[in-house]
Amino acid sequence: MKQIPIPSRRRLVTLSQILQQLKKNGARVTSSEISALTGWSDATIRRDISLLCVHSGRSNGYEVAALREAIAAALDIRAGNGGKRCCIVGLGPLGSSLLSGTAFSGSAFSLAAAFDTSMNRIELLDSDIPLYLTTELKTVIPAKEITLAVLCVPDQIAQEMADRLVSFGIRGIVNYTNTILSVPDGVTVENANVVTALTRIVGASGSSL
Amino acid sequence: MKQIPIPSRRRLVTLSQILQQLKKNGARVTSSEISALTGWSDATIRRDISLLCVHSGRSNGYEVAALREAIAAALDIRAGNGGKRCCIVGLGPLGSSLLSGTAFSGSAFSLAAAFDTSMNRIELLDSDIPLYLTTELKTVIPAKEITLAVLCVPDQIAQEMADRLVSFGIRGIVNYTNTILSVPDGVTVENANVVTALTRIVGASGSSL
DNA sequence: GTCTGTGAAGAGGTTCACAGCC
DNA sequence: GGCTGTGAACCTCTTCACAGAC
Repeated sequence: MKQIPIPSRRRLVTLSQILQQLKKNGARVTSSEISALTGWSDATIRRDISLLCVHSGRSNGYEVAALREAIAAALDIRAGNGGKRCCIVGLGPLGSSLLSGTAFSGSAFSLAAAFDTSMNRIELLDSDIPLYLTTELKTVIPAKEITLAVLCVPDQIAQEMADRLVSFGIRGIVNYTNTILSVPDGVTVENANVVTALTRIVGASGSSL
Repeated sequence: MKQIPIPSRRRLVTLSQILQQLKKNGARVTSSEISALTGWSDATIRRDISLLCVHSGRSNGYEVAALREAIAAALDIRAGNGGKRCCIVGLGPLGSSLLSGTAFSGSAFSLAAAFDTSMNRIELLDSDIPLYLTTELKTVIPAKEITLAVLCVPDQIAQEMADRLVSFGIRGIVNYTNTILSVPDGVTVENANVVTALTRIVGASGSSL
């Protein structure tokens, strides 16, 4: 398959989400409409979409549902099969807030397990998701073919836990801790904690907010 | 001041965090050590640092503390004055998990207020941070000179709430909802919810995790 | 010798501008 | 008229490679 540049991939991910929340599912959407919504130039949007090799939109805008499907197919983020399996590691207030609620519903991911070091905490939580002690990471991750983890442990043990996760087969980590993780090639980390997000906002914009 | 490219800014933000967690505070660090930790090329690291115009590291590596200070100064993310003021909007499980705990401690940001629509919820929460009804956004945000918000409300009201926040003076939003927000020029959004983060991992890497 | 700092070359992404289609 | 798709130009960021500092 054609190689899609990473900036384009990221925009397409966002675009896919935007198309989902556009309530006009039967209708069509044009590159300039998307441009108004996102701030990206219309040329960039057309280029991104053309990389998908669908050509469904000649002179008439893109059909919303078809475009969404094409993006999902190209980026391998279709919701089929219950989606890619992931797990939560660390069930403090933040971790357990992702257990309940609708954090994963309707997405291309399914929550297959959650882990904590404390049996106490596990017994207190009431959840549809199976909960385990972290001692069971080694068996549960391969058994359930989990490849993605959401890390919500205390900062001090974040690197150590990341190392363990990687050694058991995890290939992608959403990092909600304040620790910058060091991982081998082939493993992807996405930092999503508040301070990092805030710092990116301030650091990215010309500053002085 | 010289213009620092956005990719460099983002790396410098991360680098600053890495330097903080390097326990050798008096010591020096070289570009190749940083390269090993991050995976970025040593040339890129030297170029990034040279954009700061400090030149403190001729032939001997960089002094850790000085480098950290230089990055913080250039990106305007120094912790001084208690840091930039931000607020949490929406005190469900996720929002309230950021209230307690150490989410902001030691960062360049301070939590100046938190908001929810439900007086019930506000009264139940025990927090050092002042809590308000969202009807008070209009007065509290300008009064406390808050420029950053962490959005944790239900998806359905996220856009509407973002519009209100922007109109009251918020210039940066950390978005923990699953809604892609549309904001005017000059306002920065950083999406940090689980599904977006997971999708980025899958979409960014060559796929098939 | 080791390391930084930086012109110059190279790679990668974005935008322009227009042909082609409806 | 309005819209997509795309070669070509443009621009931005990265890497090379080496002079200069220690």
